[in-house]
Amino acid sequence: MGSEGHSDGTVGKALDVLDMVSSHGHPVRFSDLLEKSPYPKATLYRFLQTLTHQGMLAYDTDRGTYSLGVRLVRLAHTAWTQSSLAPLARPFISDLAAQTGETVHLAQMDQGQVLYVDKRNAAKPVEMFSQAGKVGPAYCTGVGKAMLAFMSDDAVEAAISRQSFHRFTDHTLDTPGKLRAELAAIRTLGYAFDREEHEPGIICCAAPILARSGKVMGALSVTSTTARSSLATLEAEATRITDCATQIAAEAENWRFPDQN
Amino acid sequence: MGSEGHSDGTVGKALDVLDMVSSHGHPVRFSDLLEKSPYPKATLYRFLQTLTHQGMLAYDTDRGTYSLGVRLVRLAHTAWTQSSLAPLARPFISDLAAQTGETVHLAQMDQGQVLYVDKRNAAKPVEMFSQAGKVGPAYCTGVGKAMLAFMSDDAVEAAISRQSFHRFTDHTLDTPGKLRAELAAIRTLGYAFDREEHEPGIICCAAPILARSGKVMGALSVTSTTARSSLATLEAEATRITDCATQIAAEAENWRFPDQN
DNA sequence: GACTAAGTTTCAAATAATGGAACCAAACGG
DNA sequence: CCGTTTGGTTCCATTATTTGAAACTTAGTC
Repeated sequence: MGSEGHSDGTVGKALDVLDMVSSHGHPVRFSDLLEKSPYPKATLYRFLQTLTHQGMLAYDTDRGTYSLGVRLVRLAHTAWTQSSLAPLARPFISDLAAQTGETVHLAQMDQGQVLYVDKRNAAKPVEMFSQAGKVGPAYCTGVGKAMLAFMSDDAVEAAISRQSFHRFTDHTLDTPGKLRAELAAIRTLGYAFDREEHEPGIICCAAPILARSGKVMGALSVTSTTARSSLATLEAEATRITDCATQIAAEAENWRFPDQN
Repeated sequence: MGSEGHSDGTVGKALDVLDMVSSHGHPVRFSDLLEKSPYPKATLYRFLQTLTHQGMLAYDTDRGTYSLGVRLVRLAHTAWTQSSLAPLARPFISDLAAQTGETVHLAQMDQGQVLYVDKRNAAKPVEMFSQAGKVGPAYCTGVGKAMLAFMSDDAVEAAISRQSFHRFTDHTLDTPGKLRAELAAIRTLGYAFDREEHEPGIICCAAPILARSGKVMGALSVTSTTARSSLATLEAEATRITDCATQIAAEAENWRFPDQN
């Protein structure tokens, strides 16, 4: 059990609790958490107290339920601004969405999952947090595979071990083996497809955003449907997409803070 | 003044560090943090390690700088969804923006500050995290005063003690006394104005969102400029604004989770 | 090559976390 | 109406973790 259990110290445990609350998806009572938690009553209780007192959790006195606190929203604003590609990539994403007339996603890797940090829809107006902050599987999304393909072997293996390999559709790459083969192909090609691997009818073409050092900073994708488009049509845009990724990478390289201070 | 100093345990301290990083507004080096921190070198170092390992901070190996990690963005998404009024209030906010043709803000109170959780601009499209998650002063914004006016005496005093009372404009209420008087007036009136107290030329009319129990859940405001509108014009919309607040409150009261599980 | 600044590791002492058990309160059942 | 269960909170002696001064290691300067 030593393999993964090393939640570093008290702080790690407290953050675990935060995740536990988060994963429920709705306000939870103390006892619900207690069942799922590895901690004894008193310990869990104190964690919840502390986190609530700190504003990381919100406690509804009437119903006796915990949910994630708004302090997180405030912190996330800063996180999004200063350590995601989103603010910097914004104009490029907008252009790409306008040019292709399709939805564009910007994502980064977080704990083996794909974390969407921005989204631009040519037609509809943007939906706020309901989009940024969402997570998705890495092994069956265009952006996920694009990032994995250019990560270090160690990082890839670590990520693979965290995938569920759930078979969402008939096209889902549902084994580490198939995924590794696909990643090799992507590495040579330079961009990735989602061939209805996550949702039937949904396809996309994605490119990694790479720092000069080769480090994967994120990925972006142009998404469409089989009804409206096709893989061939999307591939025609591949250069545009990879170019966009390159531009963002360049911008990131320059910007990384102009020595404020 | 011991009233506030007790950062609860190790977890509290670690979260302090998170705030410290956040407050810099740009990636920081270890030594910059060390200066500002009350913790000795080794202690701070371990906190940073832990937080980084946990994904709450991101460490840039090249530059040796820390910034807030993307894990926060993911958590915030859940927080926003499940414990802010935003998702639920969305349609009402949109309507209000359309009806008034002005910018509408939705805010909640967080640690004595105003935290904006949504924004709707009749004209321009929404900007994601760049808007939600922003914070502002409570004592000189419409939403801030609207919320304070209906909070318990204890909570108000706690909040007041956290205000800076910086004199942004000639109209800023820059003392606790002036603020308290204003709050009393707001309480009788039922809504609040921002009379260019935060920014010259910017005015707004705000209403609190109150639970049936009387608890303040948040506030919303319609903002305009002296060039385009006037306090009198805004006051004409006051009923519309308070009605909107009431509707949101009602909706919140019903919704608070339809017994999922 | 000596000197300095910045970051990292060590380790005994100090402190804070732990969790079994007792306690309390409200809802339940007979 | 009282005994019982369920759900939540507090105690406190034990135990494990955090603490932080100091030693150490780079990496950069003169």
